[in-house]
Amino acid sequence: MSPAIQLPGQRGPGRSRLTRDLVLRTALDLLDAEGLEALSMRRLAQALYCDPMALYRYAANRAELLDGITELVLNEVAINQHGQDWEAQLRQTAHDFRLTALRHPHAVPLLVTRPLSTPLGLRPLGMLRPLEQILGVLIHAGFAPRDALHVYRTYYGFLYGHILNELQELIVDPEEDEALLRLGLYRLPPREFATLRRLAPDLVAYDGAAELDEGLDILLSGLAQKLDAADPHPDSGRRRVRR
Amino acid sequence: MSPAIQLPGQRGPGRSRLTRDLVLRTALDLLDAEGLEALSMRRLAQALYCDPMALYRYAANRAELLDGITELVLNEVAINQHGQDWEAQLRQTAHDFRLTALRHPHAVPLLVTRPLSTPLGLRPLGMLRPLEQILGVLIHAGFAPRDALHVYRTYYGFLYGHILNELQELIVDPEEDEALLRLGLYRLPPREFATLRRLAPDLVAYDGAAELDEGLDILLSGLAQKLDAADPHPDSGRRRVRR
DNA sequence: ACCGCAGATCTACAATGTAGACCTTCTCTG
DNA sequence: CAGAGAAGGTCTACATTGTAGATCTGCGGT
Repeated sequence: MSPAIQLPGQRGPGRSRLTRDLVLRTALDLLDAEGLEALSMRRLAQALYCDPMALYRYAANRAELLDGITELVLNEVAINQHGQDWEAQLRQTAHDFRLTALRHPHAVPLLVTRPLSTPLGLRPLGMLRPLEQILGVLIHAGFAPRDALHVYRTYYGFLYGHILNELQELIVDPEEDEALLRLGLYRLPPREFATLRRLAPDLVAYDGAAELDEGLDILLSGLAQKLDAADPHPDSGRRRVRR
Repeated sequence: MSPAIQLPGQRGPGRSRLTRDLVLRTALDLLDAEGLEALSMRRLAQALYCDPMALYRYAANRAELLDGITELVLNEVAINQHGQDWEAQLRQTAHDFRLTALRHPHAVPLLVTRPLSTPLGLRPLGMLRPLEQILGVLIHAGFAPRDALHVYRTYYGFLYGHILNELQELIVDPEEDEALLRLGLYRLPPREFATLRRLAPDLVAYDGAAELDEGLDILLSGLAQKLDAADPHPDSGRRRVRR
C-alpha cells in the first residue's frame, strides 16, 4: 500500500539495471532495518522498484537469497592472513567477527542457521572462504592439517556461541529495559530462581568485548598448549615447516 | 488434501481433550519428522485432528508455540545438580545437551534463535531453568556469583557453538554423501581452496563426541585455573563456603 | 431450567513464495 | 543494418500461510 521505502544507498524510480550484488545488498539493508520477517520477496522488490518476479533472475528462491546475504555478511569480516602471529590473528578476527555481527544483528540467525541446510560441499564459495583462510593461518602456524581442522571448529564454534550469547543479552532500549528486565525477573518464582534473581544487576552490565577476550584467553592458551605438545621446538615460537 | 499424518504417540480421531502439553509434544514430533517449514498451524492441527484455530487456545501465536517447543527440548537435558564435582557435572550436561540436540536436529535453530527474540526476563520459565541450575552448580563449586555468570556464558556459548558445528557436518545419507561431498569440494577452485580440498578425507570422518570432549578439556582446564586463582585453597578441591 | 464460560469451529482476509506465459530490450552474427 | 536469440523484466494466477472475529457446543454451578 505505502510507496516503496527508500533505503540508504538505493536507486530511485529512475532505475538503473538490477544486479545480483545490488539485490543482495538491498536485501541486507532491509534485513538490518526491519528484521527477517519483513524481508519478503515483495517488500524487497518494492525497495528496488521492480517486479517481485524480477528477483528470481538473481536468486533461484528465497532460501538462496538468504544464503547470498549470509555470504555478504561473512565477507565483511576481514581475515588478515599475513603478519602477526596466529594468536593475534585469531584474536583480531574474532573481534572483527563480533563487530560485524553487531552491525547486522538480524543476520546472525542466518549465519548460524543457513549452513545447516546445505551440505558443506555445496555452499556458496563466500561461505567457505573464512574456513579456508583460517585453516591457512593455523597450518602456517605449525598445526598439522588435521589438527587445524579441529582447532578451526573449536574456534568458530566458540565465536558463534559468543555472539549468540551477546545478542541474547542485547537490549534495544537501554532506558526502559533495565526496568523491564527487573520486572521480568521479579516475575520469576523466588525459590526456584534465587540465584538468577540475585544476579540481576550483573546481568544488565554486560561487556561483550571483554567477555569475548576472556573466552579467547582460555581458548587460545589451551590451543597453544596443544601446539607445543605436538610440536615441541618450533624454530621461533611458531611456523613449523609443513607446506 | 491427504488425510492427517499419524504421528508416534498421538491420538486418533477418537479425540481426547486437547492440552498445551499434547499440542507442544505433537508439534515437536512434527518438527522432528518434517522440519521447520512443515510445521505450520494447519499441518499441526491436522496431526491433532482439530481445527487450526483451536491451537490458539494453547499458544497465543506461532512464535509462542515455537518458544514452547524450545522449552520442551531444553527440559529434556537433565542437569544433575548434586553429586560429582563441578567439572564432571558440566561435562555430563554437555554430553546430554549434545545428545538431545542430535535427537532433535530440526529444533536446534530454535534453541539458538528463539532467545534472540525475547528479552531474558520475559522468556518462559523452562528456558531459564538451565541457566539457574548451572549457576547453582558453579556457585556451589566456589565461583563468585559474578564469575559464575561469566563462566556460564562461556560454557553455554561453547555448547551452542559445538552443536552448530556438528550439525553442519552431519550428513543424512551416509552412503551417497561421501561422493556428494567430494563432488562438491572438487567444484571448488583448486588454487583458492587448496587446503580445504586437501582436508576432504578428514572432513568426512567427524566424531562429534570426541570433538566435544576435546573442547571441554580446553575449556574446563581454563576454568579450573581461573577458579584456583580466585580461590587459592578450597578445602577439598571444591565447594567454597558461599550459600 | 438458566446462565456463563471455556473449548472448539467456521468463515474470511491479507500476505506470502513462486510457477508459467508473456513482453521488451539488449547483443551478436550474417 | 536486419534479424535472431538470449537475457532481463512483467503480468497473472494459485496454493498456502497466520490469524482476527463471530459463532457454536457442551460443561459446571446456582
